[in-house]
Amino acid sequence: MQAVEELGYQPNAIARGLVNKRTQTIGVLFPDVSSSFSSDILHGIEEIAQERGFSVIVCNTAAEGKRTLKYLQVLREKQVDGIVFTSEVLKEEYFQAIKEMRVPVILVNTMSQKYMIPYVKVDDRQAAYHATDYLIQKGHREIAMISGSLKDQIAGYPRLDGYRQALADNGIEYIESRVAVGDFQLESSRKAMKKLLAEAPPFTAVFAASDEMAIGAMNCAMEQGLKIPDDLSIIGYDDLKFARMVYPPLTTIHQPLTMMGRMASEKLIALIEDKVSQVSSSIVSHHLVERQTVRSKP
Amino acid sequence: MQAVEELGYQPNAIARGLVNKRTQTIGVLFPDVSSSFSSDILHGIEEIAQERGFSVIVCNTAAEGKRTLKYLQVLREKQVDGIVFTSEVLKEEYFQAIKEMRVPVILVNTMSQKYMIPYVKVDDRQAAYHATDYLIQKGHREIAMISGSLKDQIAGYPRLDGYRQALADNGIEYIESRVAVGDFQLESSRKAMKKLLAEAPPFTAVFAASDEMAIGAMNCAMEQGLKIPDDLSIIGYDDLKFARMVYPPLTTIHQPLTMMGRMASEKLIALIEDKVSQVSSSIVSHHLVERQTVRSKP
DNA sequence: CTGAAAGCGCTTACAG
DNA sequence: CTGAAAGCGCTTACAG
Repeated sequence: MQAVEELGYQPNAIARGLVNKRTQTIGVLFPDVSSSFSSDILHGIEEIAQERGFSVIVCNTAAEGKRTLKYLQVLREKQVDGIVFTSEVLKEEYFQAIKEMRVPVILVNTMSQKYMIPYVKVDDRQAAYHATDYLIQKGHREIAMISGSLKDQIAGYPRLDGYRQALADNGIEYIESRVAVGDFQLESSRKAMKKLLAEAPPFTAVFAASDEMAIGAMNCAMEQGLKIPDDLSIIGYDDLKFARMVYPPLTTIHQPLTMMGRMASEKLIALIEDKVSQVSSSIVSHHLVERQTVRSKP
Repeated sequence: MQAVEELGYQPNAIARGLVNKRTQTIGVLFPDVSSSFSSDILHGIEEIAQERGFSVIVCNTAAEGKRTLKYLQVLREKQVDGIVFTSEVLKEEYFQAIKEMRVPVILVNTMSQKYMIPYVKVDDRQAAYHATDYLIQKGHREIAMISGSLKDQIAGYPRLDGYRQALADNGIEYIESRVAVGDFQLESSRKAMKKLLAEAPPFTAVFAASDEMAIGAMNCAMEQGLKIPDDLSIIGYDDLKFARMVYPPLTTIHQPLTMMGRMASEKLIALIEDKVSQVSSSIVSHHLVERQTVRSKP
């Protein structure tokens, strides 16, 4: 200890990693690190990782996972101990690459029917049901929806399905022209909303499959002189930080993203440290946050 | 090559790192990774890093840099090749720790008078001047400000100073009671705005030192029945993604955060790769984005 | 219990 | 030009 002091010895984790075959590092893949969505998850992952003595390497795979495979290779060479894969479908080739690496993986906000990989997500269908049902309980019966792409098996189709189911269970007819499709982003929903306002049968409420789309719809409605929630009620999905910053504050489905990040990190590290040989998936519970964009219809 | 194929050889970057004394990894410190602010910078850093064959380890130092020193130690042990330090004052002890590591550092959104360390930031004083001057050019003369803490030498005091200078240069008296102090976050500015509305001499415009505070002020004003921009003009600072999502869309000072991240990454890697022995600081130019929260006063 | 040796998977300098 | 050896900084198994 005295020698350590005198010589200013500093441990070298790289050398240690080489012999232990453990780098105390995990890799996290995001389609878009800069989205509010991703950064909340990252926050949770990072928090637990650092508590447990792990570092996290972030990878931005960009649209359509263009760089996913390349990143997987980098993570392999860097000998990461585990991987968190978020918000993208796990393609066959990704799965193969990860399998060859022989390190544990956790999925966040996505899942795979085909491969048995533990995931952490909310039940999108149920959450969408919940949102729609809430509007119905508030007295709305003409409810439009702005959905994500129906080809999206995670956040697209299931949410539409939840909406449809809620209508059905309440004896309300599903009218296809009351559904417009966007891409979860702001601009797409302004267009979608414009279209709904012009072409769909009249409606008193809209459920948007993301907060960003809810806000786009809201802005579009306001520009056309509609008052929220007096003339039109809107509910979103995500509860990103800005949902309570807009005016009026957005009523929405809260996804506990930071907590989901934490859970994913916990599971992954348990697997890495061999505390367990298997880990279960978690369906975390969403909840509805009532703010000021939905009004009761008399 | 045939053998590589047959045996399924995979290179081990850890072993390589041990002998080369280069890990092709950089560490990035943020006070809050999950803020929209940080994640834009991270996006830029990551983009260039991956292009140049570097990985990035993210570190969330939490409020008041509680974990900064601990992280610096981790990065040292992991033998990162360089560090990007963002949005926090570089304390003496941080500087010493980094100096001992003998790796290059780049500062983003902060700087140090004391130590000669290259930084990338906008000129806060000038940008604040610009925002204030813009309001004046639009015919406003009674202009309030919601500032950050005056003890903040980066984003607090200099912005207030820019505001004050712009008033002075236009022959407008500076009235201290027209300045309220917040902490750059939403809630603080609602309070600040309430106070201004109740106690300050009447004003027709307000300059907020962050978008979040601008939006808090906007919401507060709207709740009190004021119309934006008809009754009150507001200009923000940052141009975060949600600035154009609120209604009406916020006029604000744009900081090119992603680009700043890219520049920091470029500079750091140039230093790491010994292309250069020194690198200059960059004052990047902000610009004013006109949206719909400021109106011309006749 | 202490201390020297072997080995993790590479790269580089050097001998042949 | 090719190929074996040394060494990066650790940890672990083993000899003393």
